[in-house]
Amino acid sequence: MMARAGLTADRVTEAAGELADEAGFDNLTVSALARRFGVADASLYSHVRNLQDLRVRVALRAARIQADALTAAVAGKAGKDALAAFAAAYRDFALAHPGLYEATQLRLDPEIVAGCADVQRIFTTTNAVVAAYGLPEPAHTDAIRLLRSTFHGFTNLEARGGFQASRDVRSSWDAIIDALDSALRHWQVSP
Amino acid sequence: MMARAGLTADRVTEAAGELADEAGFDNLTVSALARRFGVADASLYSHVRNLQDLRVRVALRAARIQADALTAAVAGKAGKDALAAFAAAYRDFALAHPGLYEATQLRLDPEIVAGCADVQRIFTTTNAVVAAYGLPEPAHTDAIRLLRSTFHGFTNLEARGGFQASRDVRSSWDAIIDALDSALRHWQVSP
DNA sequence: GATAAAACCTAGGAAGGTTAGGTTTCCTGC
DNA sequence: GCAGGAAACCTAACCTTCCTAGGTTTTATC
Repeated sequence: MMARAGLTADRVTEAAGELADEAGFDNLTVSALARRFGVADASLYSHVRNLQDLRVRVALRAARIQADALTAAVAGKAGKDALAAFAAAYRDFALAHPGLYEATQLRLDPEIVAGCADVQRIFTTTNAVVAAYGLPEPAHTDAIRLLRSTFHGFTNLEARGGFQASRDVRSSWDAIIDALDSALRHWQVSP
Repeated sequence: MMARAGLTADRVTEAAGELADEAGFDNLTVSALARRFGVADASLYSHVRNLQDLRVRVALRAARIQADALTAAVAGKAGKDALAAFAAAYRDFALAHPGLYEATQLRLDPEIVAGCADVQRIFTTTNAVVAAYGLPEPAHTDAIRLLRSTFHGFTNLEARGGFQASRDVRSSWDAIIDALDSALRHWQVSP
């Protein structure tokens, strides 16, 4: 008699992502998610093993969305164009989906990381952007780490309101892209 | 008759910091902290308003320790020397005190931030490091944001095991310092 | 329309956060 | 050296969240 919610693992994960975007990944809770569906807490455990499993599912979903955005942005570009497009897509994703972005920071089982095509796509795309600068190893790896660190740190700081100065955040972001491009072009390859 | 634990707001906060370093800031819990003191949960509420208050206290304590480390490292240095010393102190703090470092990322009330001398010291010290490069505004602010982002992002990624490649993490860190120094020296001041 | 799978439920236990209100220890001033 | 009060600490109780066990209802399939 009661209308069913029509739950499924995917729909639960999708709703969990929306909840995370609205309330923060830390506030993604089984109870809140059940309330959102108008369902008892226990009902969710038919679709998801437990909270940790749910968080991993959201993280993997986030990886897919992020990978799609990044690869689409970089397609057909190289050098600074690719870097700028990558950076824009990265920041846009973090701003549009703060909860999913937090989810991408979840520490995943190395097995899962290795076996997840979306995670690998993110890595491959990042690699391609830096590869255009033609750095030899280990500078290439170091440069990738520089980009990942800066992008991640910036969006993280921005998301938590860490930039209080009056300077427009977007303008700083653009200037930093310029600086990173410069750093990659003039990378000092040590002995 | 029973020996008292001799609790005080400061001792509670200090122990909370140690617990955070051992178990992670997210696992800093009133119950676990009470167990550590051999005391009932409720006893802690005489010294700390609630969990959120405890977390803020740990964050402020972390700010003090970090500020001490950073200012001491930079004292009497300028240019790349100061940058390298700042970076080393930053990373050392994050590695030695992972829980306190996480605490520094807690979103604090802007009033508290403005009124906290230690937080301001961190900002002042960062400012001084960048000031040596003589950049005009707004490049100066952008450069500060670049450094904060990269340091924060790198240590964050390192802490969560984000660097899986075989390249030594410390070497990447050193190379990135070089790259940042180069970026600051050759900052392109746009119209 | 019967049967099986899937969706959903109730009941309940464990753990953490928190409050109310009481008891014990300690310190201070006389 | 001892009252009196402040501070440290307790028990009891309640709420929320995570989670399991086991039962009931809906849906899909033949």
